[in-house]
Amino acid sequence: MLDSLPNKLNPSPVAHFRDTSTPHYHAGEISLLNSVDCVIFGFYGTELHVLLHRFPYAPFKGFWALLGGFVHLEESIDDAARNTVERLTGLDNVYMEQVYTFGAVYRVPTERVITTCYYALIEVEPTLVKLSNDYGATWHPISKVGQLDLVYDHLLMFEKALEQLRRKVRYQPIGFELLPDKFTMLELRNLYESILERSLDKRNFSKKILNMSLLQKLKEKQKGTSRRGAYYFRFEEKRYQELAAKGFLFEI
Amino acid sequence: MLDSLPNKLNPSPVAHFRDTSTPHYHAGEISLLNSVDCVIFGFYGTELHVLLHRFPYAPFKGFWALLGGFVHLEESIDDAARNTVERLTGLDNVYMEQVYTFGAVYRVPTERVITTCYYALIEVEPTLVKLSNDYGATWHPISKVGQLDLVYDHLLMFEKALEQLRRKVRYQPIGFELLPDKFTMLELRNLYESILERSLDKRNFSKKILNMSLLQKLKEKQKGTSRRGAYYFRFEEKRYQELAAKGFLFEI
DNA sequence: ACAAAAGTGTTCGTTCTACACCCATGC
DNA sequence: GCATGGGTGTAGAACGAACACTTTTGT
Repeated sequence: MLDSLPNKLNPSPVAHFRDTSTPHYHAGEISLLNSVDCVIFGFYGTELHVLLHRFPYAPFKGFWALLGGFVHLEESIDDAARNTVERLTGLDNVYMEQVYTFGAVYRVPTERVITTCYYALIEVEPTLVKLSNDYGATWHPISKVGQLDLVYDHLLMFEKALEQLRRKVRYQPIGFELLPDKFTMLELRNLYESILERSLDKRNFSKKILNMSLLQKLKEKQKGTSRRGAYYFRFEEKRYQELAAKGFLFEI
Repeated sequence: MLDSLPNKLNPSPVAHFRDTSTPHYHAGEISLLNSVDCVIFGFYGTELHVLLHRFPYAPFKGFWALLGGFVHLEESIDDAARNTVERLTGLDNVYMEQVYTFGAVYRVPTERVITTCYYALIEVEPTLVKLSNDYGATWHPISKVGQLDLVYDHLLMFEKALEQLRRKVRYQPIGFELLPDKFTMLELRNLYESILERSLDKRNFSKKILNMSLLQKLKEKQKGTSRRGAYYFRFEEKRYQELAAKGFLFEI
């Protein structure tokens, strides 16, 4: 999310004005519509899900679609993506990443639109109800998305986002963004199994994760799911930052 | 380069028209300028280089800049990038990849421009002269780019492109795009050393590469550089495709 | 006491790393 | 015949993959 960093590239608008009196090299160039679409990932049960809504406009009314919006003049594309997620989930401070920009001429038949795709990783529980009710947005397991009718090139976007997530989750500890603060080793493993689409050995997985010493084992056990109860763990972001600064590389 | 594939998302313009008579959901949205910038990589000597030119327009006249251009109405962003490279190097069929889209509001002070960055991998020799002469574009070793004054956020673009190349070169055989058809093991190793910014063991490297059986060892030896002369190798794209289809994964 | 999930170690094979000497050739 | 870069193998360490039994506890 480079756009959002408070640096010299993106200062407060107040400090700037557009000099429209001088002719510039970009004078006479054509302008196009720009939008963002967000692949919002959430994990529950044992599978990764994605949030879709029914597209409300003809001629694709009723098709499934990613959540998106147009980019406004005084809004960075990162902010446009962030606002889309916030508007539809009520969540801010969501982990987001830009995926790819789709710019084929006729990808949207009715207008030339260039769309930048982002993915977002959110923790599902607290927002699930609000979402479904307020906006008719629903969660779909990633394994089923291929069978849905998606608008435009949204299936491509979904695939590219998933591919990028799948790659990144292996060398950055971003999987934890999808889990609650406290989680069991089984939940964590299920998450990775769903994203990577392969089963992982229980013993090898927990050995590998615990060896990194990024997780704090809590005293508390999970109740209800089993007689014995599984210990909760917490991801220690601060610890990761320290280790990363010393050259530690996360890897699954 | 998804845009360029001849698929249903990007059919011939003739088959389409924009229906401007019906009001659409995107009516009333604001349009923005879109451009592409290309990080053109080339390898010679023992280092990876990048092609830059002197920006000719005030107020950044004389700063170094990536090669770029605006996106036109009937041109995909992939084509815009491809055309930029072709216009300035005379090369088509160049390996290109989209890197990232930069969309901060004031990144270009004089106008709101959204720019998608691509990188291109080209074989330097045959074009080197033409380029330098015709357009005042010059090659800079990647280790020196940080010391140059680049226009706008072009340094960021360069860094992100290099980062993406560095990652991708490890799991896809794209390094060969930067080399001539015939190359020695030393040249190949120098290439990887320059991209990955670390030295690689001569024996281990050639073992690893040759084990993949992607290279054909030619009878011909390099002349002039040493008494003995090093054997030339050729990358067998077809062989790679076959192996990849069977699940083979390239990895350095 | 038993059912159900949690937790835990070892062995083996593969891969990675480090390292040094002889070879072929042009001069 | 000698100087120069080219080419090659082995041993030890680290890592990844496969695999099964005991523990805990609610009913």
